[in-house]
Amino acid sequence: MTVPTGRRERKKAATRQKIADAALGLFLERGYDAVGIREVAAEADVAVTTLFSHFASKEALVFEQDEDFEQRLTCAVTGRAPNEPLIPALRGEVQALVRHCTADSAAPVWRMIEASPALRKYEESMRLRHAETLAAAITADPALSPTPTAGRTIARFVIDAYSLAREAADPDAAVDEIFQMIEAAWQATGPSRPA
Amino acid sequence: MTVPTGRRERKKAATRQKIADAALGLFLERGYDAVGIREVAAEADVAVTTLFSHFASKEALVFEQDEDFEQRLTCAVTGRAPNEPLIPALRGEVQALVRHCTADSAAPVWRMIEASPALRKYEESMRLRHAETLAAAITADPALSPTPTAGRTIARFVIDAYSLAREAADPDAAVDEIFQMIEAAWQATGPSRPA
DNA sequence: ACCGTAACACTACCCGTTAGTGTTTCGGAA
DNA sequence: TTCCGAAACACTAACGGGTAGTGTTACGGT
Repeated sequence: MTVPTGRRERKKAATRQKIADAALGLFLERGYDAVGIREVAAEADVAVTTLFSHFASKEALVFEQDEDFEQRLTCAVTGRAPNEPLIPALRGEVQALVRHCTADSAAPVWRMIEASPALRKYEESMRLRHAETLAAAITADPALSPTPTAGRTIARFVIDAYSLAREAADPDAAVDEIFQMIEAAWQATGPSRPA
Repeated sequence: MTVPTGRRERKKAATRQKIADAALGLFLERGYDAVGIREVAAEADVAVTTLFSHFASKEALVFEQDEDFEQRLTCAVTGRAPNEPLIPALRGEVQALVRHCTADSAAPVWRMIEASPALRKYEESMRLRHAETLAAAITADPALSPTPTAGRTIARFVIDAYSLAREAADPDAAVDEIFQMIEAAWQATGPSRPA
């Protein structure tokens, strides 16, 4: 039961990558909705069932590496220095994530996402999941001890900030503006909160 | 080209209602996912294509009358008295909507919705649509003139309030708590705003 | 009395996704 | 070294949501 680092793992990862690459290539070239699963499987030279053993759905082919997202936000909460205030920490993390998504290199992918209702829906549910995870992290922090409702609310607001800023004309300015509102909302939940 | 109030209209509405009734009956009886479109069509004694000419999707069969939602929220913004502040008006409307959804009579339907991923996803997109409509109404109000980002943000927060309060243990208290946070966020966008 | 149109039906199909059933290939224990 | 279990992979067949294309009725307005 040692760490499994054999050839099989590498082969599996390679297959997964091959599928993801084939999918992204076809999607960007001809549009997400115009490419069928069977085509992607054929391009990657695997069976359809194999494709679905690596990815839970067609949409998941596009959001391949967005597991980080959840972790980065919760780490911004749980991994901050003692007495470091919550909101600025989240602000920094959201700022970084927004910049990452609005970089020129990511533009074609996001254009594709916004062009497909199915992908938009999928991303919406992802956001909600992230909000719930974040809410759990905030509620569990003994240095904050908000009411459950307040914790969940702040988590939603933070995810909203990410979503809105990404679409804004000036993402950086939008992050600033929205986080001023979030800061005020947070202060309203407990006036004697550490700044 | 007078107002069309003929027999055809009545027949169409009757067919639509018959489909919706058959669908809700089957869904509540056996579960949303366990009932196929073809069964609903058979129960309503119409063809599948007819069903889809009345409803855009299977999910739309459940959210039949939620066109009001959008209108009620925007009316709470556009139809308020001169100098009446924005946030309390929205608070009242959200309060009413939450009470409507958490009423005992609506419980089985909402239990069904929360039991089906497909329905939850659908409702999420509906909420986003509502947020965008509400944002447009807020941004267009000359008495408020917020920045576009602030308007969109407040709209999201209000929809979040509805969503979170509906799921909270004490919905009324949750509405109060969240709207205090929203009020603070709104004040932060323009300190000299009329209370 | 007639024409245009909208509701409705039917067939056949596409697409995402899954179940069921093997077959290969590798890691680790005997 | 040998063999076993597990996991990756393949293939067929199907299911359920949804649509295109092609009529056919039935009604409202002229």
